[in-house]
Amino acid sequence: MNGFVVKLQTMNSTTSSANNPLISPTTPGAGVGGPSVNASPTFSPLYQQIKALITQSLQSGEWKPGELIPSEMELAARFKVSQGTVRKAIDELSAENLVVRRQGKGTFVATHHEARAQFRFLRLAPDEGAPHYPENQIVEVKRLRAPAEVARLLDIKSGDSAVFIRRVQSFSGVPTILDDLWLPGAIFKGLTVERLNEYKGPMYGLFETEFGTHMIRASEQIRAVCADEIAAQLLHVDVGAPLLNVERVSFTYGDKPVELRRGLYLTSHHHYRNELS
Amino acid sequence: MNGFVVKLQTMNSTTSSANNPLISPTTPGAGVGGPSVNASPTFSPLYQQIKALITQSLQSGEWKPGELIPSEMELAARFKVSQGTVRKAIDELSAENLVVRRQGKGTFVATHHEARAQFRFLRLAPDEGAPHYPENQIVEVKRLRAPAEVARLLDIKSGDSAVFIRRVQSFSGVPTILDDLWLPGAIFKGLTVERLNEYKGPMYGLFETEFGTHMIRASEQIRAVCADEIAAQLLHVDVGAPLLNVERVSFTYGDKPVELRRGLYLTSHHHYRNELS
DNA sequence: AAGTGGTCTAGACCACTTT
DNA sequence: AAGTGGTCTAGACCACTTC
Repeated sequence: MNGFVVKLQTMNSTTSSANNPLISPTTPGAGVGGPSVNASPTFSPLYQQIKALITQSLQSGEWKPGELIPSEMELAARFKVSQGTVRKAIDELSAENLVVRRQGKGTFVATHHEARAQFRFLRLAPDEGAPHYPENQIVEVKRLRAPAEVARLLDIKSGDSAVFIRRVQSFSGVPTILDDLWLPGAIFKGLTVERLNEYKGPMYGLFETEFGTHMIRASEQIRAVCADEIAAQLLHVDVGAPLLNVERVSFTYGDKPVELRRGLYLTSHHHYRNELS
Repeated sequence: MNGFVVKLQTMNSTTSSANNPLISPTTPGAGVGGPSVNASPTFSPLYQQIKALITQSLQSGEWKPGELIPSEMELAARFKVSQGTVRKAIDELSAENLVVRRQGKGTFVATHHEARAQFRFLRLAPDEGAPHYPENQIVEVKRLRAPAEVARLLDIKSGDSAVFIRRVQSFSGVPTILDDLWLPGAIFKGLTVERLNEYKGPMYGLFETEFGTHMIRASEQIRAVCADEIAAQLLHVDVGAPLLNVERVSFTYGDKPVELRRGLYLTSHHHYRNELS
């Protein structure tokens, strides 16, 4: 009943007829994004404000991954803007892979439980034949205090609880990827070797379903390194063999970093694919 | 004077009033893309057809890199569609980096002679400090008959003329990138060591200006390898040192492959950056 | 003041899916 | 038949650039 009202800044509010767009009181969004005066400092177009509001609903869990969000007409009514403005907001969210449109059915929250999303974060492909998903084998899971560097990148305090995971992924039984992961312990409570091993499919699917954390983007740095003893043993190669070293920081809604990953890829029969465009 | 007329297929042509969109006879485009009957096989929306026509004008050189293309209103008149339809076509071309919009000024053909495009095809960044452009040193330029594999990837005939270039790029005087390039000889006539060495700035800028070939996208495959004698000597590392092996095929308008490149990157103090989204 | 791209609206119809 | 997203149009106004 604390029906706060947030006034959206608009371009033609001074002239058009029935234009005083308000957010309906049911909207959870508290901060639309700044001062929000109609003048022009910190001006942002209406559809960007709508986009921010939709993103907030995604972040708050009002609509969960895989679920249908309200139709464009409903959202237009809710936000008191035209359907075209909502459409443009959703256009961008769709381009950023936060939602998926399906003609005739509606717009769905993106999920990592879909064929189309499987290879967005797995860029290693076989030199011959079609890409396919590797088998997972968890080597170990530990709870530790976050080292300074890990804490810095995960935006938590040094010494805070953290989860460390080591796993090996194999293609057709051949060990090819050795991953070391760091996760914030506060979010990933109750993550065990058993749970990870019994889960089939991409780990980000499990993170999303079990821990309410949906990864929306990641930033990677790639180098060539030599295999150390540990990598050599787990990937069945000689010490000193060349490996691709892929360091990743993954982000969830609100560009919050929630995963740190160091992957060592054996690239004798696979390659990291990348499209420059 | 062979003024052919190409009929665009449209969605509401059966009902709307003044709707029989035609391409003006001056349009160079011969094949809009298939049978083009209004029924529904091979249906494509109007804005996609407009986009294809604009792309053809880019490809034909009617508008060259860096130049201003006609305004949305002019294009709408030329193609006999609404401004909104032209806008949607240009929206996609802009998203694909074929053109660049500048509010108040117009829409320009994308060029590699711009700060904003400099790092689109150069993904190696220093571990510390801001990205910057390396110095070029051409090691050799040769004209050869294309080997079978090169010919296959460049979509030319085995034995056709080809240009081979080897160069070393350095950051602050430190050799870091060894590139071997293959180009179709038919396109890159008159390319010499001198011309390449005297040209300052990205090679794709020179290709665009001197050979009318603008790169629009590229596909890369990345592996970790060990330095051989040649690489070791040119990059000042030991034989066997781990290097990033980046194989690239670059495409110009019409997705025509026009460059093959094998880069060896020294990643001791640099990394290949990649955003997953 | 005029021209450009950018935003916003409103209405019509199409293609697709479900009931 | 009804509802969804997708396309197309038309008109108004805003922000920016140039004259």
